[in-house]
Amino acid sequence: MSQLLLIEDDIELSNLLCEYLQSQNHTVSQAFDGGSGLAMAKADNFDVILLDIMLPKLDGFEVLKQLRQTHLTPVIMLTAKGDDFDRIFGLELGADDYISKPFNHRELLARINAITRRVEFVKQAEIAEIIEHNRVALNMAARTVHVNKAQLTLTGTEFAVLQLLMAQVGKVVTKETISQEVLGRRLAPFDRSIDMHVSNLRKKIAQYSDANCIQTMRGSGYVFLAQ
Amino acid sequence: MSQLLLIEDDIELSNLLCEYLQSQNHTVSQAFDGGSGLAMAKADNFDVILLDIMLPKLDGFEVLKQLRQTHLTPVIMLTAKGDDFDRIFGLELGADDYISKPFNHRELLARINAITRRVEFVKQAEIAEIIEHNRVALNMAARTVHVNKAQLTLTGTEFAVLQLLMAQVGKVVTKETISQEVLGRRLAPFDRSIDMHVSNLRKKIAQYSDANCIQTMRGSGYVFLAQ
DNA sequence: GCAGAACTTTACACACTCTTTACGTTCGCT
DNA sequence: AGCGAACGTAAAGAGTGTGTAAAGTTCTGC
Repeated sequence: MSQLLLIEDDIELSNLLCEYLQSQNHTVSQAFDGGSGLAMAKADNFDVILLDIMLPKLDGFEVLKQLRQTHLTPVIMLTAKGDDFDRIFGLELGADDYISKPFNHRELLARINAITRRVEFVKQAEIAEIIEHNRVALNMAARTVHVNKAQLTLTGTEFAVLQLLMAQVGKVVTKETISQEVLGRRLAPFDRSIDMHVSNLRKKIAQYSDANCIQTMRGSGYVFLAQ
Repeated sequence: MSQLLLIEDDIELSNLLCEYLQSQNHTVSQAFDGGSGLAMAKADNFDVILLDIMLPKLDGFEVLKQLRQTHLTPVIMLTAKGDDFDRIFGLELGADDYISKPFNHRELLARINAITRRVEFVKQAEIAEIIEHNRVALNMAARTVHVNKAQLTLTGTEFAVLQLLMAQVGKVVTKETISQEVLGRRLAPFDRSIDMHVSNLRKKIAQYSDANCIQTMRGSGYVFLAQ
């Protein structure tokens, strides 16, 4: 659920890591050198930055140093060797954590979560808490959905799909988008998962409402109708 | 901006794409078969390779497989509708992205930029959310079209044709262009599909408007008239 | 390690969409 | 005016996307 920036010059490793993190519901942007990584880090507001030390031209330390002049975005350093020099130097420059290669994916994930958790409390209060359209009320914080004041029992994926559609109320959301945002993967041909989740959602909503609030746009995607 | 290699056997299609990408400040090299494409890919250091799957002799999959033995150059596969997608997903040959026809040029550009990580200064979605000319209002996000405030029910293809014509309002759009952008294929001789879609569009618009907003330019194409 | 929940895949019916065919009309050219 | 090429469109059937039940697989909590 976090916006991550992965700065790593090894494209294959980067893609692998990226895939894994996306499968864990994180959104990952990739940079393959220090310069563009720094630019992206400054341009967007990432939740956590994963920063490799060994980078061509601008190395990880330099990126961190320059970033810290203006930004406080949490940074996890990825070090090729686990020696103390890397660690201390990095932490002094303002890294929030470090992890040395080879590391396993779960460990990295745990560290990302550890960092984001402490920020999350503050964030959740700020984001819109309740979206309501067409007699369907979705409460982000409580993860509940009420239709005409009756509470639905949704699975996590169903909730995420509904949230995505309702956040884009009136706009068509493609299955490709839903798949990427909710399931964290590209929509494969003949993949009917999204259809099923939408079908189940409709069924549950229909128990308490006559309005056909999730409309199909054949060949394009789905829309949640306002009003 | 980027050094691109386009491996595509349809010479006319290749030239069209090439022209477009060059107009967007990319440098494009062309290969018209798998063998020479592979050789060029290995010889030069391209930023991104655009690789068609359907190629004579050495097909796209084979090119990618051989390229990946030595190179990590990012590859975007261009897939046609009838292509065997399973191989992309199953064999994990190492494509970085794929785009399935029909794709429009802007979408391809966005994917190239996504891979090269260069920030798009103008977000395409924001360029025009709503186009309105001649009492016809087309809403991109909602995929709706209103004529004199009455909503039309259009098919996906009809919407795409109208969108293309209205985006180029006042300019002639050739059937060849429409076919490529909307249907994702070359315009075959005696192919009357585009005519039919335009015919149906006119019929639907005429329900709510007297203006003959889609004009035929005999021998050239169609124009959407401003005002 | 098991049971139940959640998610995905499969399968088939159905409705909508697209393309092709066929024929009539219009247009531009000589 | 006459001709041929390009265009307009009705109709049919070929093709494609979607809805959903049911079966299969993976995940999760105890």
